[in-house]
Amino acid sequence: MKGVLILPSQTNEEPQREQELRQAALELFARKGYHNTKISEVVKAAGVSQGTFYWYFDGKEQMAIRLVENGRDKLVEVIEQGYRKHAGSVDDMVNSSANLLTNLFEFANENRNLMAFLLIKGQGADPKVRSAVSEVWIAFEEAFKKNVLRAIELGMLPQFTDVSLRVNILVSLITGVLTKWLFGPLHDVDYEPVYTAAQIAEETARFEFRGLLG
Amino acid sequence: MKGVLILPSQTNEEPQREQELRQAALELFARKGYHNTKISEVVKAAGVSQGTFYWYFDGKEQMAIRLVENGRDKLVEVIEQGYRKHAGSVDDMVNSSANLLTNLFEFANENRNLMAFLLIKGQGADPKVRSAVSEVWIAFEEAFKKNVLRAIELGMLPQFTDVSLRVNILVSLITGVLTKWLFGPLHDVDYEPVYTAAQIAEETARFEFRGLLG
Amino acid sequence: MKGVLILPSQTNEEPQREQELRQAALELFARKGYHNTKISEVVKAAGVSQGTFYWYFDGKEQMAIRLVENGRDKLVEVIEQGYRKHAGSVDDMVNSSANLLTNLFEFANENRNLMAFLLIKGQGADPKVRSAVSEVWIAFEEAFKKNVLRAIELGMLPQFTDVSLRVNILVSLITGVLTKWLFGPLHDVDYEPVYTAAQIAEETARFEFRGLLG
Amino acid sequence: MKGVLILPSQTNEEPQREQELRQAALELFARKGYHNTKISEVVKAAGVSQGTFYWYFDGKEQMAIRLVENGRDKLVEVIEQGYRKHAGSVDDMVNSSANLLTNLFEFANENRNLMAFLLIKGQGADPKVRSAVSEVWIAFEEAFKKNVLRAIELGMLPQFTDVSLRVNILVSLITGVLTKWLFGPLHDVDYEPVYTAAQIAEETARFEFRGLLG
DNA sequence: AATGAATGAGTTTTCATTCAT
DNA sequence: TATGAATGAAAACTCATTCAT
Repeated sequence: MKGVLILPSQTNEEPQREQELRQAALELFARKGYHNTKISEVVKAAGVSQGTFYWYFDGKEQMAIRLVENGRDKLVEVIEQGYRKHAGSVDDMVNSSANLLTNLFEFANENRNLMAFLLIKGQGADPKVRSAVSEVWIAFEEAFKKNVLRAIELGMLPQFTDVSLRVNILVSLITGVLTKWLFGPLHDVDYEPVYTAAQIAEETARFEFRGLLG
Repeated sequence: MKGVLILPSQTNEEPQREQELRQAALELFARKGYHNTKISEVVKAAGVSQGTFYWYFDGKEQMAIRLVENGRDKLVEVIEQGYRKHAGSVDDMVNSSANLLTNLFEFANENRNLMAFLLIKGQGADPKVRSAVSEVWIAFEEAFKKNVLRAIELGMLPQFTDVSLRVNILVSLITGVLTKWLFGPLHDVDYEPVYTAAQIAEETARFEFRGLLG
Repeated sequence: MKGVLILPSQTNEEPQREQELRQAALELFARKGYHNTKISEVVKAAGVSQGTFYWYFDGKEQMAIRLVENGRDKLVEVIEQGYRKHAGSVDDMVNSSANLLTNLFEFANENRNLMAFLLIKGQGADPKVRSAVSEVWIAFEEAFKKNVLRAIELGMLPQFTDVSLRVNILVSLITGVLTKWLFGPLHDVDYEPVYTAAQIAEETARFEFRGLLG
Repeated sequence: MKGVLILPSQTNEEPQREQELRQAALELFARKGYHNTKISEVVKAAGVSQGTFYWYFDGKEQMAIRLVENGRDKLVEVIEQGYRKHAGSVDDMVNSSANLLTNLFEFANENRNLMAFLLIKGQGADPKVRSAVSEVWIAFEEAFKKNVLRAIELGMLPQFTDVSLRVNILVSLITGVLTKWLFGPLHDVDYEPVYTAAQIAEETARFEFRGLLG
């Protein structure tokens, strides 16, 4: 993961202008959606001229794709840290799932614009961008599947007939909860989560393993 | 300006043309999203002229809102049929939840275009349309909450500290599963569900009450 | 001049529908101008259907022209009543000019919509309509010229080197005063004249013959 | 978005393109009226692309208003130069009025398109533009009123009971004469005045002070 | 690297007019 | 005569992209 702090000596190779443009675009995409965001607005927010945008990016679409792909890598990294080394009790499992989710939810809350675009607004974009967004969630699900298969391998979860379906449901649950927690019922980027990441993660993990009755 | 009088001999209340336009628009919105759907495409698909669209609708935005509001009413109706009259066992509860979900999933599959717009593409539209879509899911959650409160009242579910949160998680689960089941990982309108509505409903209901471990 | 009162027995040959359409159109043209008035508004105001308009008129333009030509005839008639039979003193002349102007101003105030279109809004219409309006004022000036020539013939006015120029100036004065008196500085159709027709006529007539110093 | 900085070496403050567009628009508005002038015609006449228009102006209406306000300032400036310093004889007064009118008429003839829009065609435009035009004539009348009050103050004109009414009549006379002199009876932009500015000004001034009998 | 004026294809919307009934 | 749904040719305006400087 690239550093976010800019050193005074400007050693990191990514030009500052590009960063500013990325950030401005992500915020606007998150708030207003892809089509309702004009390049003219992005460059104004970044404080550069129209032409400069086209020096750093091939165009609006390509930029959005780069934004998405960058987000995917950071997201997958978070989940892969939940990969189990050893077996443990059921409570261990619930706890470690809660930990993973806490990390995920905290990351998400620290990258609200990215998540808003990936979870909500990205589907309003053009086909290529939509594909890139879909691939994020496929990679996300894949990362979760690895974790679940590992838990089965370690005898911590029963041998499901259809692991994919279970993972599918699991990921649906997580993205669903995540979306509502982050953005509320109205999908508002400025919504402030009412629970802490740890709280919602614990509740979700409990539901994950034990359902409404547990 | 549109005539409101219905001739007695006319059984279907809605003019043919308007229906065709609605259907064409919904299909295109579902497939390509709001902004990538041009009015010119809608009218071509419906086989009418550009001006005819504006005879039946005030504009693109207003039409989308009407589409969404119409969908909301139909959707809520499905859920409200799951309201419990009497208490029962846990298996009863799982079964009846599975029944409700089966109805919901079947309805969704019979209205794929509507669901694609409500679940996925609607967020890419303009503010007013997005609001209307958000309201659909608020109404949806409200309807579910009524059912859950009723189950608690009948002693079938424990007295949760935070009912709203539980319902929230529940609805997240359901919409998440529904989206993936209907449109697959790539959010493809032409995706064909691999499980029947009853199968996915049963699996979801089990997860709902018992989680991964159940 | 055709009667304005509709007899109960409907003896006048002009269909009522046509009258209603004319009146509605004139009011809208006067208020909003030619291009800002839609046929759909005219027919709604007249309480008939869109198609009916085209039974009575060939189109929007032709209708406007008919409106204008009808107005011209009525207007010229008023001025021609000021034609002198006998000579008289200067005061006679001022008085009889004031009388003529009083008649004109009263007529104008009773036909505010017509005058608004002729004096103000007509110039915003299409070429043919504009021509028709211009012709009204040519006819108007012609009628005045006849009166002035007659006054010269009777020795009541000096033998101008350039009668046309004098009449020109005279008519400019009259239409200018008329416009401001009827519609105020903002050209508002709903403006209420602050002076009576007789007052403004007398003042104008005095200015006409004696100028600011008189 | 438009640059505000003027390079030191650039003497004329207004970008060339904007000037060309203004001029083209004014000519077309004057000839064909507001609604019959299409933006596509304006840009073609100015030799730029459609988009360029919207770089310099917010839209058709806003441009028309800017045109009108610019014209108002220039017009008022002409009249204010007629403000009297000292008293004088009646002949002085007639002469200096003739001088003022000569200036006005010359200015008008050098800005025929502007005057055609202000005097004739502007009333066919949209409400906001019409308001702007009306305000021009209010400012115009105000400027004249100042001059008349000054003449009364200097004892050169009698103490009228109703100065506003007199000024009103005076301005009606002047705009009326001006319109006919510039554009003839048919309101033709290509009409060539038959009298010189000085001739018509003198004639008007005489009429102004002495009327038809003078 | 950076600017910002210029482009023009594409979009929604309007509205006078037509025509089957 | 009368209706009102249907038409389609424009019109204003947008905005991603280009390019001379």
